[in-house]
Amino acid sequence: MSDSAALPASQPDPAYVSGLNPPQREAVLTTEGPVLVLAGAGTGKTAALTARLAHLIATRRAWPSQILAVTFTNKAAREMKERVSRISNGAIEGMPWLGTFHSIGAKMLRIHAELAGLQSNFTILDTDDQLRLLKQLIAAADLDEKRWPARQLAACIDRWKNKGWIPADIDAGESEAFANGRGGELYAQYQDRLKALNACDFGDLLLHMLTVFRTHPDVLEHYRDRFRYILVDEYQDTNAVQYDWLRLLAEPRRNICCVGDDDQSIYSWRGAEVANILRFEADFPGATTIRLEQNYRSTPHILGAASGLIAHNSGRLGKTLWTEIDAGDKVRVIGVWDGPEEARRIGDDVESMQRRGGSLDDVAILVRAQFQTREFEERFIAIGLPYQIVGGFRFYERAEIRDALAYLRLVQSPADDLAFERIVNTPKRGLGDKAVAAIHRHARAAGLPLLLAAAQMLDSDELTPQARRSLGRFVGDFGRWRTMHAQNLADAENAALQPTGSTFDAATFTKGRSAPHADLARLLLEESGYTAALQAEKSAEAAGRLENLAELARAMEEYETLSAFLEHVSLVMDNDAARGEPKVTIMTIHAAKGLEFPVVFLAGWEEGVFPSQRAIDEGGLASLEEERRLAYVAITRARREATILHAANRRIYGQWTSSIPSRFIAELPPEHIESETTMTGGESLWRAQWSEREDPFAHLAYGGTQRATTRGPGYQRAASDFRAQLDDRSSGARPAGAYGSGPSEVRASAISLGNKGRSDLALGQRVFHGKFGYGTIALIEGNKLEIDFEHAGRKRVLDSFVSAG
DNA sequence: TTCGAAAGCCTTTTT
DNA sequence: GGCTTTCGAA
Repeated sequence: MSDSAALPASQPDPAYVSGLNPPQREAVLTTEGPVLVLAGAGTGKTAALTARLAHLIATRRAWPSQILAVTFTNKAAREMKERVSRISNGAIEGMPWLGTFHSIGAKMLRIHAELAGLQSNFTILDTDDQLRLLKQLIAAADLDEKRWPARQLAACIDRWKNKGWIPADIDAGESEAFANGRGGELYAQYQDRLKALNACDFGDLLLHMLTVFRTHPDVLEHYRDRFRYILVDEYQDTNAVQYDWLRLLAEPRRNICCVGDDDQSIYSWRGAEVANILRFEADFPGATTIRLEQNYRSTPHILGAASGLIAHNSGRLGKTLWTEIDAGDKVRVIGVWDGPEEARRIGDDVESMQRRGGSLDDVAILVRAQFQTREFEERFIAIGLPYQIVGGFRFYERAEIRDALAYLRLVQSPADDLAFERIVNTPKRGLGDKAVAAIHRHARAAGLPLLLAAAQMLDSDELTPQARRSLGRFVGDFGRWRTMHAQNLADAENAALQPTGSTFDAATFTKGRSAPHADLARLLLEESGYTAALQAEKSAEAAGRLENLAELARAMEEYETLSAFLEHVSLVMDNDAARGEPKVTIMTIHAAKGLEFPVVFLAGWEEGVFPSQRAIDEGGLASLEEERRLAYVAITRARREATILHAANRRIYGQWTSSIPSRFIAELPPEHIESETTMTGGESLWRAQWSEREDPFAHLAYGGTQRATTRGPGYQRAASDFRAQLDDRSSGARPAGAYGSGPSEVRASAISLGNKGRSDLALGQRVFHGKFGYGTIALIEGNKLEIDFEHAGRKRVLDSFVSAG
């Protein structure tokens, strides 16, 4: 624990620093005082961080439980845990305070809940619940919900919470942000409601603890004393609450080590303040700043392209990445005609790489926004290329999962009114608005939670006999399930021969004993009629939902108790897809942060897409620079190959829009890229546009690419539609760029004219579709079919696009 | 109350 | 263009 523990240079290195370069080593060995590690992309940040943790523990500077280590994502936390365990050969087991800001906040808040006006078993609301609650408040405040949507209020409150403001901190000016100055008032009401529901939202996990620290010095003292060392990952992404929280905890020892990269700050929209990292040295005078600049990930061309791009930003701390790798191709920049061609081109490239022996697991397609994934999904289904889409709809956000969770929440805490509202009529049991309104009325009058109020009402005649019978069953069911749940808890207590440790983390899964709460979930879904309702639906989606529910019950078995599981669900929203057959990964750039892939495709580099229209219109230079950082993150994900694509035409909300290549492409140093286009005119055209034009908005008058300027939008639309039809027909077997070259293919017009169905198709028949693969006909309407596809779900298609399978 | 059709919204990005 | 929400009819 004393200074003498610092390693003299002559001593043999411990194993955990042996593979590290000098700055990395410094980051590990500089244990005392504030340290800022500026870690460029791919510079072995995690290796250094993990070694630092191992070092602190191995040299007895701290026990694992005396180190606070925060990350932003569950994935990062998990990885760090695994690596620390590996690096120490399993010697370091629990790091109880290693986790995301939110999970650590939740853990503390459970301990000190009463200081924040909650009970320790409070529920963490999901976005749905939150919106439902806000809607009610807006309605109660006599505001027009159309003019003042709940989402907007949610965004305001979120912003305030990110800044660390409680309702009392909202001044009149801020309050203006919603409903002509009633924002503050509604925020206060919202917090009151949350307290009454014994619930909190995501922002509260941190804000409540911050308030507790400020108002209860003894609590703060306790944690200051406990945490001898603090480690913060992705420091550039911290927001004001997180910053205040950290600063309070870091005093007076100031053994705080923040790791980050100002060039990778891409979450300002979520309240992150790059300023936090920029002013670290001012905040902690005497801080040691260490730069990790040797890149182990990418080839020089990839690195050169990324560095050249990010150099266009101002206000950087500045780093010079370098690499010893000396081989590698230039970054390819490919211009294509439209979105479908972009997908086709990438698909072709991936397939040819696969033929040369490459693995699909090595490939990632990164996009700016979620909607871009669709194009690839469709194409890859058509050519049978295995893929996974990361992000987007997460498992726990699906409606059926949320419904099931609401049932479980209500079993666990009958006071969970939001859960009650969600499922009281799901599946349909004849308890509509009228019945629910009556229950509400009664509950408010009696001061009871909805479920209990409902139970009381069974003896009254406030409801129609029909509703009463239905509600009686509902309440009775819950009574039964609660008894079973209580029994399970009692059994667990008796079975526990020795006291278990923290139940906070994924508890150890006891083999051979099926978890009673998982069985309860299965039973409950069965008895509530939920599964029956899905089975009755008989659609492809319903089948998928049933599978999801089965998966949910299976997942529950890995947790010791129902409440441990529910905690996991609210906080750990990411679900790692099980590794199966090799597949291409499609995801947003944000989701890709911290990951790397040998082969990366960067799609949709067009003005309006990337940088996004929003960033161009609002936010000015700051958001444009954030987009540029995003581009930097995107390129630096690639290890071996990076390909950037841009399309001249793209359909956005069903509108064909023509666009010019992203300004970011023009900012790439020419010596690191090689360009290719499937259109005439080529690269020189748009490069000239960006470099020679003075008015940055002049392109608006140009109307897009060379081709597009010569024909009106009508032509473009017609041409695109025509091509789309051809694509459907021939499933893109033609070489890219060979549009409309075969006049023999022109049969398209017949499709929209004739409305007589084909005579060779029948219900239930198995057919093949060029885009969606195999499926069975579920419905025939003239020449339109509804088909349940084996992989793509149910789609409506024209019969001329299918053949008998 | 429920179901269907029409209208309206949307596309950043997430713990 | 597709999805969710809302409104009106059975």
